[in-house]
Amino acid sequence: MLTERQLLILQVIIDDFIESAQPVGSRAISKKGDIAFSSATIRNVMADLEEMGFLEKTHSSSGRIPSEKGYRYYVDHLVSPQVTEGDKKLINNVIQDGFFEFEQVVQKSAQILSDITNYTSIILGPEVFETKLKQLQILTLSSQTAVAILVTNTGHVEHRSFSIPEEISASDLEKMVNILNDRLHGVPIVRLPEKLNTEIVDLMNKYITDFEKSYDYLKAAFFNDNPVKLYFGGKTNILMQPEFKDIDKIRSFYSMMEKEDEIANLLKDTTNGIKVRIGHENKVDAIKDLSLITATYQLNEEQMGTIALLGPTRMEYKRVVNLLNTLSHEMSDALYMWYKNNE
Amino acid sequence: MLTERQLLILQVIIDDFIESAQPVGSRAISKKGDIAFSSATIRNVMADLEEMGFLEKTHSSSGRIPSEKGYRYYVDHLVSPQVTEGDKKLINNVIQDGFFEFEQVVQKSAQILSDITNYTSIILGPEVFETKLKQLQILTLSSQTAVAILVTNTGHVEHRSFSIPEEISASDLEKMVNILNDRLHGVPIVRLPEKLNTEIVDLMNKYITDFEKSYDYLKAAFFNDNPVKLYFGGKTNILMQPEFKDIDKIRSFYSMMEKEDEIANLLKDTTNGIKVRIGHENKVDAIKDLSLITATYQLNEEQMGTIALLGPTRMEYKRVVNLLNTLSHEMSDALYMWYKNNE
DNA sequence: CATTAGCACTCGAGCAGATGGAGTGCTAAC
DNA sequence: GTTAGCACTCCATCTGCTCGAGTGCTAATG
Repeated sequence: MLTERQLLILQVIIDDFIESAQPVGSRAISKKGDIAFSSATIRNVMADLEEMGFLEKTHSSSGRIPSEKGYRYYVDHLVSPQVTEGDKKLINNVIQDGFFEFEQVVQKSAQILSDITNYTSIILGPEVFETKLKQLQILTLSSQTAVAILVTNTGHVEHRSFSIPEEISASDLEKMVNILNDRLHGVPIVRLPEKLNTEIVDLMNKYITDFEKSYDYLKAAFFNDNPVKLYFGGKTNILMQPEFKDIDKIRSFYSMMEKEDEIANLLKDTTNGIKVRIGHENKVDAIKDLSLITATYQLNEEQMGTIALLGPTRMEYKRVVNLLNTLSHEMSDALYMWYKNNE
Repeated sequence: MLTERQLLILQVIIDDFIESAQPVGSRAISKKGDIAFSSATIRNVMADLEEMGFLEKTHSSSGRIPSEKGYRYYVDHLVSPQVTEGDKKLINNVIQDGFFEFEQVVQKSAQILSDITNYTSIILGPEVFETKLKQLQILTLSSQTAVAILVTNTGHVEHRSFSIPEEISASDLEKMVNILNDRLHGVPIVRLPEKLNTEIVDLMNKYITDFEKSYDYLKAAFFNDNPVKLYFGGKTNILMQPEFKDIDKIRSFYSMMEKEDEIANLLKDTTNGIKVRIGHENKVDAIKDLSLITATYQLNEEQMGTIALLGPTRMEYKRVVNLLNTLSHEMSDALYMWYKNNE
């Protein structure tokens, strides 16, 4: 257990280091207004804290920097739930200002999150378990080409162009779509493939000659690609952080950022609520010297997506944690309202 | 005018430097198989070439590097139209392999272009002067929300969600869409705003009460945002180039890459065919030490878009010029076929 | 007995000088 | 005209040095 004084010093050191990115010396601390001890005393405390594993030295006579354990303690015990009014306003603006389309809001949120923090934001989702098919439409553009448009009850629109196989006539196509619309309206998107594979196939074969071919086309068009969507904000913000001063680090960062599925997995692996992963607590090598803070947003009890911020371990945890907290709640609320309207 | 020998030496130096990124010395050249002169002779030639402005030294006793004038000469006189069979195949694959949707092809082209060159590719367009409205549809999701879907004859789909103003009834909305579809079918997209503002307004006012409001919504949804689209490939490739070894350069590069409208202007300002801009030939400061190669692709005589590659001035001009040439032709051909089908 | 002043010590950053290699320009010989 | 040879230049690298910031320890202090 830490004494009051150790706690205070630890907090001051971490706060200072988060701001300056420089090792913190005993003298500098003793000069701060709210510290009443001499530098020698502080040196003793620092030595204790180092022994306990909360602090580190970069070399034998340097000032101290927080260890990962130090950050962990800081996050767990010293981050007070202070809400910055300014930040809160910004978030409210994004969320409320014309909630037209969910993706827009997500995109904008990612943007603003990275803008005000100067870290890189990643938003995953939403995984729309409750989204239902509103309409499926196929529009022929020419004798050989057509575009299929799928609309959900949330206003999400997917579309694919495809070539019409020669064996299929326009009237067959029309018939097919009619049947599909009739049968699939209101079916949750996640259950579409299953539904298609069971009931629909039989039905279709009755009415449409050579159905298999066109069906394959349709299936390929909509159900093959990864439904998970990642939104990024401030991908280059990280360049401004002093810890990214050597190229190799930048390279490895960006090459990781390109592996979207890996990032998606990273963000999926989270419990509800806010989670802070510091340095080696991350399982992916490329970010073992960064911190990742994730928060989930949801609708009812159903998890829908994740908001995350990626920055140096020397992160403004206090601010960021509260920011994510606020944003995830706002998003959840907004989603709730949206769904209630579109039920 | 350059002598045969000067030409040869210049070519060898530039080729070597493009490959190695290191100043080229006289000894290294004399050792190459196809050079029959001693290093001393080559030194003399190099001195001449430097005097003429084609070469530079990084310091008084260094090897030579090409000047911008040198590259310019190289591009204008020494780039032979050699087509790499391998590259050509790659391009053909992208273009032909299921030309479903134009945007997909563009996206994929950008990707492959950057992959095989290791530079950053930018594709602008297409500016679809000939694109016509195929269908406009409004789908109500709830009593307050709706999604508008616009489909063109090229299979391009745009959509926007919006709130339905309280004054407007569902039937009015339906009426409006019917009229719009009737009147606007086949109208080129670029002429939509004009058409809307003249004929349609009067017509609508006759049939629909309080038309202005809903019309404003519709207009805002589709015609306010920038119609120019940029596709990037390999934004991070440039990090691998040895000239990007200091952070400030990386920073300025990425901050430029974020100004999409500036880049769009850069790419718009081009005549038909291939254009190489070397270093200071670029008007934008941030890329004054890079080279930008642009090629247009088109349909009939109408310019439609631009493909570009951005890399260090030390670029593989030979390869890249031919690559862009091939790709732009392939894209033009593909576009031509596509339009013919959808006429 | 906790706190603090004082001092010796350590380490890194930054600068000056030495060294060696790669490359040039010039001159004289072929 | 071409080339061998040589003096010269500059950079990159290494070494040694100093200086300042910071520590740990000890002894004095309240």
